[in-house]
Amino acid sequence: MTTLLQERRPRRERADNAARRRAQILDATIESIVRHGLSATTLATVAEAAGLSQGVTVFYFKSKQALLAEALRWQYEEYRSVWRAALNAAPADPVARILALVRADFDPAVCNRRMLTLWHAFWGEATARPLFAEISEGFDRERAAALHQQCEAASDLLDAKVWTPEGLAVALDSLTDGLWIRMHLDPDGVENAEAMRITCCLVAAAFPSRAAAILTASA
Amino acid sequence: MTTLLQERRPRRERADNAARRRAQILDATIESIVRHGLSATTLATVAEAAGLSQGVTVFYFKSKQALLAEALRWQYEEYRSVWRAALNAAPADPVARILALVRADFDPAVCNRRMLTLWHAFWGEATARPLFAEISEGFDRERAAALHQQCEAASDLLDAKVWTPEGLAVALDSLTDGLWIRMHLDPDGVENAEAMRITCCLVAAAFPSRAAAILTASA
DNA sequence: GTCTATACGGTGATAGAC
DNA sequence: GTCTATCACCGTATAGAC
Repeated sequence: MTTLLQERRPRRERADNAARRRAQILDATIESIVRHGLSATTLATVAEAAGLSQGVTVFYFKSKQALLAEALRWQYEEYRSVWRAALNAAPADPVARILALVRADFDPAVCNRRMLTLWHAFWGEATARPLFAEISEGFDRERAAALHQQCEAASDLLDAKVWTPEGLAVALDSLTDGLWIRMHLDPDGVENAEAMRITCCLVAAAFPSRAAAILTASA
Repeated sequence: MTTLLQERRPRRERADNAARRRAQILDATIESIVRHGLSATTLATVAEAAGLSQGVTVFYFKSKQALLAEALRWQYEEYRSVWRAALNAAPADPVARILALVRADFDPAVCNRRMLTLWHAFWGEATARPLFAEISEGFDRERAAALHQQCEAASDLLDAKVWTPEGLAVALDSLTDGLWIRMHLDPDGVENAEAMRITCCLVAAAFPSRAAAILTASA
């Protein structure tokens, strides 16, 4: 009887429902990791956060490991959409694009307690769970390539005595990650705007002819 | 009878034995975290790595939580002894001292797979376990203060259009942490020497009058 | 001090009702 | 699809022998 009703519902609607449920459960997973940590996150804590039963989370994700991997991908996709949008919205000037990527990294949509906690939770288990490392590496590489491309495009403005385009790209990527660690371990230590300002100092140092404009824009 | 024998042994020897056992167990704890991750590390995996029984690890550390906290402190103390030694061995010149601190961060004694894995394992659980956050914050603050002090001492050499001493100190600390993340997530991506070289680019950019010397020393 | 044995609760995953 | 009930297992911590 119920089966018949479901068959009669349009396929689209069923798919949407499934997508909504998956999103709801992934959200609850993230919520649980933030609250209890990755090691104390269980199917029970996820189900509770979702307001659903334990059985249904397994129904949609098959195993806990798969659920966690999907949550990581989900978070990376959100991050990716932010930096891609920033890149597309920026002017064609490569230095402006570099600044746009930097700004995106400290956008409260991406750089907040919830996300910082989640990144570090997964990164902390990356060695022990190759699947996590694999997911991270793929997304990280993509973002690093985008930044590297802009650094190459701006290489004529670079202080060549000190920097290479690759070196600057790695330094910028690492500096923002390092500031994320700081903000994660001591949330009251560095504000988003302050982190942004510090990163801009590096950009200004690398592009001396643009230093003044970069620094006033970030202040 | 055995009690009598123990009473007769000098107190020093008993204390030494206890210290050795504790070290042995802490070492095994770290070994287990590196192998299996923090969330899969149990009293059983620690006991197995130590070649001891599960009961004895509880005997020395009372609880699993206390054991993990001690392991974290143990690692931080090792790190601290390395950077303090580097600082003491460096010449009085503040730029040389900054470089010494940077070099210490990429010393294979400190920056290797084992340690990187361990740092990130604990940092990943820091939000959920305030004790871990507290331990990290204390040691991190100490190290940050040492670096900041040298940046202040070198402030007359600083490119003041771009940097403040505080800003540079945070940037340097964050950059090295960020390079640690990179090396952790993709161990084949950046070598220790390469990470050192990149960090030196930042130091060189901040102290223009010393740039040439800094860069040739790091190459 | 070190071991083995065990109590007790929680965990991931499955089965089957609705 | 979603739930509840259940299983076999594993986790921490304790007790008590030696």
